[in-house]
Amino acid sequence: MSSAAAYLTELNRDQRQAVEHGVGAEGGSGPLLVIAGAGSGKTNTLAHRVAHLIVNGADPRRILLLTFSRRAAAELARRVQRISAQVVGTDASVMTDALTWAGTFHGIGARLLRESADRIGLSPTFTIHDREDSADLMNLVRHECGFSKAKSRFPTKGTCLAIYSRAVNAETILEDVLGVSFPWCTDWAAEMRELFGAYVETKQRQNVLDYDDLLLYWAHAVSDPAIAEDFSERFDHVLVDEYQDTNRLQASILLALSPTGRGLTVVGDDAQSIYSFRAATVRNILDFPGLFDPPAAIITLDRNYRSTRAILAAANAVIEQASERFTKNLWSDRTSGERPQLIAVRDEAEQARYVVERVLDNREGGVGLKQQAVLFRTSHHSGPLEIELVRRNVPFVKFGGLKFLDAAHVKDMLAMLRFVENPRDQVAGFRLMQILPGVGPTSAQAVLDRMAAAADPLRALGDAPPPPRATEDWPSFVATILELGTRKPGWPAELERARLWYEPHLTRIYDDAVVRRADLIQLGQIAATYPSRERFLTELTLDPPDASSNQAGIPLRDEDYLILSTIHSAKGQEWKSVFVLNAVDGCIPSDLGTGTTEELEEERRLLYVAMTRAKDDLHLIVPQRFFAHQQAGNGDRHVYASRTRFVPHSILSLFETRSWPAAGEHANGTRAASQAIRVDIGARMRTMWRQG
DNA sequence: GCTTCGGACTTTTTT
DNA sequence: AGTCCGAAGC
Repeated sequence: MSSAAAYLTELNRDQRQAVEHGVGAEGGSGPLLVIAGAGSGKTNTLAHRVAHLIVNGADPRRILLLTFSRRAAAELARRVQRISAQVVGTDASVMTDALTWAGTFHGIGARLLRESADRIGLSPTFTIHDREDSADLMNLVRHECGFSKAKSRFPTKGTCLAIYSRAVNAETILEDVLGVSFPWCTDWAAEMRELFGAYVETKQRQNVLDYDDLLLYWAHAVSDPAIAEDFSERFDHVLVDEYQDTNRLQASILLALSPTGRGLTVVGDDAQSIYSFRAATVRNILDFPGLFDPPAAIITLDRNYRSTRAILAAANAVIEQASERFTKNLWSDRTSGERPQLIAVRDEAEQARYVVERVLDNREGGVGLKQQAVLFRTSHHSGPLEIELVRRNVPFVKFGGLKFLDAAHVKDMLAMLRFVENPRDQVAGFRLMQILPGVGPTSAQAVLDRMAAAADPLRALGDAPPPPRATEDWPSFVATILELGTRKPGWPAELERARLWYEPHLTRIYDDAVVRRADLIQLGQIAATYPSRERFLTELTLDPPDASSNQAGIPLRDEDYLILSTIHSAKGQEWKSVFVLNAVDGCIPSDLGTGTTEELEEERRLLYVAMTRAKDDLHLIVPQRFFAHQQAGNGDRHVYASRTRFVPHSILSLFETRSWPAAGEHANGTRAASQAIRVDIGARMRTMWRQG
């Protein structure tokens, strides 16, 4: 291993231990837990471990790599290849291309289920419902059960789905879920049970799976010994990233894949657990060692390579106040650097101006836009900033929040493809048919019922009498579906064919058809990068393109643009300069997240995650007041906000606090200042007439 | 039976 | 601000 050792020397002692753990040991490697703090080279260490396994003879086709997002999986595979190349040269790509089992739990689950569909009573043509589709179906069932007309208000479809999802993912009985997480719904337990039973039956009849099913069916499949053996025999090594954000169902799957823990490695950081709303539980990572006998080895990476000491000190101080902590403080060798800035601004508009000014300053100073990011708790917090960025012509890309695929016209197109792929998918069919003028819920459902009753649903569609008020548009609709059903046009021509059918409806329905048409053309380009309709639909649902930008389309790769992201979507990333918006109580923590101490603790970790994204330069911005949203025009109703409780007075000295603009800076005659004044006077004049 | 309009209510983060 | 539900009108 003389030459192989070269890449190992780049690692510190702990990292190296994690990479080499059990490699080449007799009987394979025992279970390993790596507690990897923010910026501790976690991804790098994981990549080195995988490369090290491969270099030492592991078959890459038999390595299962579970990550949080597909982006993370791709990044990991890229790094593995780079490291392997140092040892075996260009052959490395041949080896690492075989690293095919890298993806999210949901993505891998979909693949395994499709491959073994007939053995577990699924049709291999199942389609996958995203969150919104699931909610639509839940709503349908909710109506069918008659709950929408209940005397007192029955929980909305979203709430119902959230309850269902939590019960499934946390492997908890309904009553406990209601009691702990949805106390205001406890009276509905019996109805919920009935609803969920009907929901499950409906999904099965329609040959659709929702996100939770991808895990649930997987977990149930491996509870059968024969299938469990088949699944676990496929893999010699299973490595899981971001383990702190997995839920109990995922832990069950893992344990079934490797009951003894042999070949199992999980990596995570309990201080960065921010997905408990998705039933992720920090217990997974804490209880992991004890699942095995002998227990899993634990290696802690607490050296931070990312941030300056000053940033780290502040972040550590924030997380240190957590009521319950299980790990380490991070430390760094990096130069001390400036203290993070805590900037008081007057309101959100000023906040936007501050960020834009500083971002542009930084760019002048040589820090490109792409090396800077603006982070926020909820998607809409960036609204005023986006307006300011557009006004000042600063290109940006936003991660998190509304997605490209959520746009109605894009959903329409996808519904068509999904309906062709799986004609029993009624959510798709229901949406699709109502695009036609003269078709509403009743006639759509009538056709769907006919299809459901038939052995060959597409044929039943062809034979169905046209809805009375849609006789004109019906034939071309049916013809298009049937044509696509033959698969004759091929992929991606099918999408083009669907788009041609949709075109007149697009023009009829939307005033801004021009913009939307561009989206659909972009969708066509995305489609061309997938080998088949099935892969396109599956992967798009499981890994939607998550960047959306105000500019038409996503900027080209080589363009420079600022990153806007929710804190959740910023997980695992880093930037030279980071701005955290709305560091005030009510935003961080969100006023919805202060109910229980657990929720509050998660909000604290959220701020910690945001702060630890920064390498050199960190700004927390504190707008002093927020304008109320529910008022017409430029009303002046506002509330005063105070600095986030996670930065109490006792740790304030770790920050540099100041106000912006500084007193006297108005004299510069900046546009910002004059605008602010005008707004203020206007507000005062209006209030004059409201007294008494 | 479909569409539209008005009123009531909501509540974030994502695979 | 946007969604959802019910009622009126076509």
